[in-house]
Amino acid sequence: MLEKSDFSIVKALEILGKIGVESALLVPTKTGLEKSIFDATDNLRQYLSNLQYHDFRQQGQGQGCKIQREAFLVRANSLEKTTVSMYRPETKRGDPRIWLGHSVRSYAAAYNLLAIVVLDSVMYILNMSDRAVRSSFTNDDSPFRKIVDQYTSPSSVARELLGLLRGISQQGFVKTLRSGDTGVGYTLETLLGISANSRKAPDFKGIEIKAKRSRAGSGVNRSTLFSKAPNWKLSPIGNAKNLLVMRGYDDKNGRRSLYHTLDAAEPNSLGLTLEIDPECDWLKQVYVDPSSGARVHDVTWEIPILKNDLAAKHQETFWVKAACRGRGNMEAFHYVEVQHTQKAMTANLPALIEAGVLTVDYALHYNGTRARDHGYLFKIRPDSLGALFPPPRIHALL
DNA sequence: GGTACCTGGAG
DNA sequence: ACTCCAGGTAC
Repeated sequence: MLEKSDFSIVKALEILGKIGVESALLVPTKTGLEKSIFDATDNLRQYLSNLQYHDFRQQGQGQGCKIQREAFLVRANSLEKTTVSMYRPETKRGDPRIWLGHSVRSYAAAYNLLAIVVLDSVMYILNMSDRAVRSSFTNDDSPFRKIVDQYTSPSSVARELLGLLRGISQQGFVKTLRSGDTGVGYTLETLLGISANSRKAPDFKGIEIKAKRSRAGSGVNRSTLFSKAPNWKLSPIGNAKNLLVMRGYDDKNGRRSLYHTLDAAEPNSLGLTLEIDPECDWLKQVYVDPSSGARVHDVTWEIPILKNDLAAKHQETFWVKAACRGRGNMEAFHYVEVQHTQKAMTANLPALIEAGVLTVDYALHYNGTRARDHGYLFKIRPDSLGALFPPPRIHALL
């Protein structure tokens, strides 16, 4: 259906992306528009169910099960009330339908591109083919932008944290409180009064903090989003020790190790790669035998659980950049800038794994008699944050 | 006391 | 860009 759109899909997504809004797209046909009734496409159904707005799978067939809700048609200078209803007819196998209200007929023409946007459990219908509507998105005072901005603007907690960070930044370079890689994060959290912990929850009153050294010229390392052990019960290889024995290597000190990045694009030098299983909604690590090409399923993560953990940890995140100098326990940091992101777009997670943008690091070694791990690290390159988060706000700390 | 998370890297 | 890696804690 979307191919009949009279406005570019990509442009529409870009325009909405700039104001940090996700959507589902709909292109009404002439007959659809006459009745204001549309098939709820897979895309729309998933969007509504991910946002817990409506789940057609839980809905029975017939008028008795119909759900009606107030919604808004977005015009350049106003929001026009309408009523939407979601239902499944008795006939045609109950294919999910959405009715956008009579007034949509005076709002859009056939083959216009409609974006359905849900914010705070309220649906907004945007005619992306309407130039006046599109240009209103760049106007801070337009009714729709006011709602979006309210939804994405810095919370009072964010302003509080920003204030504390500015205070720390004014101290200039501060000596690290712990030598080594993790010093930059540990030092910042200690200055903020957060003690080292292994809690999954975000660091500062719901805001996750990630600190990173900013180095000119050196390669940019991926940032860890979160860590999640596989579901070993669903993993043919059974446990971490077997994984280490079967797929690991002896490092230069003779220690059994498995430190490696996995992606879905192609197997790494150990033959390990990622694969999405859409049937089960699993992320699988498979081993590709270099001689036979056979694919062996080793390890399983359940994608709904990954999405859930990602959402829980990255409601709101401060990515803090630090200038750095010195080495070891004489290293010092100057925290200079924050990139501030809002809710991770968790629906993108499987696609980004398949695209090779999201990767997993194994970080295990054998420690005497047991497998010791630094986590199963889900990472993203900092320059790909835009694929997972709405556009960040940049805050200078100086 | 092992597992599963946290905090992050270099060549 | 890929291979390979680090010091910590809660339960």
